Amino acid sequence: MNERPRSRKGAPGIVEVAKRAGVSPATVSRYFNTPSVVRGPTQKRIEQAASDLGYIRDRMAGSMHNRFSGTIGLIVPTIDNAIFAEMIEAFSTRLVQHDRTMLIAAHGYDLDRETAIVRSLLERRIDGVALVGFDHAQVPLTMLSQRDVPAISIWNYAPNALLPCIGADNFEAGQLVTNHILDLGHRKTVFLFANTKGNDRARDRLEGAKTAAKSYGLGSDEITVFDCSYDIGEAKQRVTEILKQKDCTALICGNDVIAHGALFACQALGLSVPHDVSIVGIGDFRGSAHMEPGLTTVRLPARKIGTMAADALVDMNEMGAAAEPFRHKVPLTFMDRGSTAPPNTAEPKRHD
Amino acid sequence: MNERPRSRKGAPGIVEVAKRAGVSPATVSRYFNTPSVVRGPTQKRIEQAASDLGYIRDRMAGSMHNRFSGTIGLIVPTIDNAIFAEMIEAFSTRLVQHDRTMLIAAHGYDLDRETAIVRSLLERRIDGVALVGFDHAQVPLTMLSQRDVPAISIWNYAPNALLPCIGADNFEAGQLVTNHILDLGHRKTVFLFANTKGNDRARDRLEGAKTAAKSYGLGSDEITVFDCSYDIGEAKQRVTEILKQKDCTALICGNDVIAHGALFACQALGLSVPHDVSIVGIGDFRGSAHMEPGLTTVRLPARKIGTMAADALVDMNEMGAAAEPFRHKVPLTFMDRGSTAPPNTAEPKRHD
DNA sequence: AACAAAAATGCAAACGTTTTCATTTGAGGA
DNA sequence: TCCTCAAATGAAAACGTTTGCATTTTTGTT
Repeated sequence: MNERPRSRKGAPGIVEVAKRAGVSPATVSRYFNTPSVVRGPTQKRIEQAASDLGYIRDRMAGSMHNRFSGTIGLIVPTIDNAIFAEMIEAFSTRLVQHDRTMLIAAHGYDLDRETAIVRSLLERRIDGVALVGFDHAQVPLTMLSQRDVPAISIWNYAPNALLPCIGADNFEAGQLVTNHILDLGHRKTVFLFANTKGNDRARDRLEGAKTAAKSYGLGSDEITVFDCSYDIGEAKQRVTEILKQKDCTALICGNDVIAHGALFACQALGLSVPHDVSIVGIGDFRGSAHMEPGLTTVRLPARKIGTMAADALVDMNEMGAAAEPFRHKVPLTFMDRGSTAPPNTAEPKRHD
Repeated sequence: MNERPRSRKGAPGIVEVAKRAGVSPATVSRYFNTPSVVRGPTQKRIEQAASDLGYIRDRMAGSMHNRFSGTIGLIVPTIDNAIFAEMIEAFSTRLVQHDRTMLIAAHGYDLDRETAIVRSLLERRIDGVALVGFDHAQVPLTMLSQRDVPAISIWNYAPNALLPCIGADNFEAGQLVTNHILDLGHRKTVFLFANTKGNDRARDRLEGAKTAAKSYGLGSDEITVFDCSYDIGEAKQRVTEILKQKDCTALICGNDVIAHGALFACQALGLSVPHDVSIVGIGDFRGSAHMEPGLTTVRLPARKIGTMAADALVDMNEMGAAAEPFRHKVPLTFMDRGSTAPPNTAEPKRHD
């Protein structure tokens, strides 16, 4: 009984609406794009017909003419990550406010996968894309610029960045926390950073930290850096080993996740933070403020970055070539909380 | 004078590729869709031409015929949330493996916004959509089914669910943790749950917890439930107040975030966990295992849910009406860690 | 070598909109 | 009322693919 219309499904198109409203398809199209150009009574009839039929416009068909698809891409190393989740949420929310939708994909710090993703997004005709960080292969960048698809770097800031960027100065972040620790008088410190390969954030932070350390007169041989993956459990494990072998009073962590792990490691070893060991992180993730003790860290305004990025991309679409190139540096805030203190003059407790 | 080009700058289309390869556009199209139907030498030429020109196919134009767009939607209450982030990542990753992309949006527990989002996704011709939970307005569900767009519920399981579902039994989760606490001998317990309005997960868990409590003979008046938002800081604050006023030996938390806050509150008050207070959560988020003490909780296999959901949706596309309806219940694992112990017989320390 | 069957390719008509250009309608001035 | 001009609408040609059908090429058989 359910006769199959020649159109694939029962979904009514613009022409059915037009028929029912007694106008031409062109007018219906205009009504949805620029309501003001159709007369009041006509509007009413179209509106009525559309809602009777449950019409939903097909933006894909529309984008074949429009140049714009209303979809904007976001490429992140990983979604499952407290740092980025806040930014992603803000980005997405702002996009919805601009009547755009977000296409997101994660590459897991693999530049080849990133290239594949960019291609895939381009196949879907994205109107713009935000890429996390500065480390990118040349190919995807070329594909984007050839097609005039606006692309921006987010999360990082650099005055000479290739793409327009919105982000924080990670070098400065590294300096900030290191200065704090050294100002407190610590000299026996350990640096724990994520693998810097294909991760320019970690690299810049570490550079900043090293630079700060050197400016305090520490020799290269006094700066001990450990690699540590982005995982609380592994960080905890790592720090536990380090603390057993090495005599140190402060842990400078490349990000808050590592710092969380470090804090738990200390607690497990019965070391008091900050009495026996001071810990700093970078990021100020959800939760860092409320741990016991609160984590001293540097706040990266993740939501702000996401919101600004969404605005910027939409703006670049609307302005076209007239959009000014930009490089926005978002401010870092040092959050001095309970996990740092001057070094304990007495010997730290041993834990054997 | 500011003429915007209507088509993408210089972007070569299938016909340019065809011309260069000396074949018809139809053959090029076939090459990209079903390489096996074009002969070896022809393949080579097309491949060459495409790469010379930097051709990127326009899947939007393709989807006008295809019925499928290769895009699948995921609608979550919020992205910025440890629980969902893992699932989202897994969902997205699996989709990429199926050569699909993910369109994601968050509604912030607002059903009207969810409706708007479904409409917006439908305008983009999604091939299917996964919705978190069972609480949905009727309108979006109707829109989806009218258009034969597969929709599934994820995260929750119920034997009589309206949509096919993949998820855990939250009632059972609530029971599990409550039983554990009561088995240990606790009777002075407090329940801390997220607001159950528009959040069927929280509702089911709380029901499960209450049911378990009653089966241990606790009267309704002995079951104290506090509302607590999904935020470490607020939970910490809340628990601090509660612990000051109420005499209790165990905190049953509706999710791990609340449990984290509770743990920090205890630490701040100088109460020992689990010696003075036992704490359980639900979820087993990243990090819960590595805190000090490790959090006793129930593991929800978030990644598994994400992966299964992606598979299911793709399958429903490929099978069409032939796909069997399903209701998958993913297993819960009770994780017994350090945050729970039998109640301390001595009076808990006071903290004034 | 010739022929039938199968495989590969080409042609042209969709797909559901937007948009240009032409036409009709309506408003305002005489 | 008639006429002019602007505003509203309609007709039809795109947009970049896919696909049914027709045609050509290849392959396998005798």
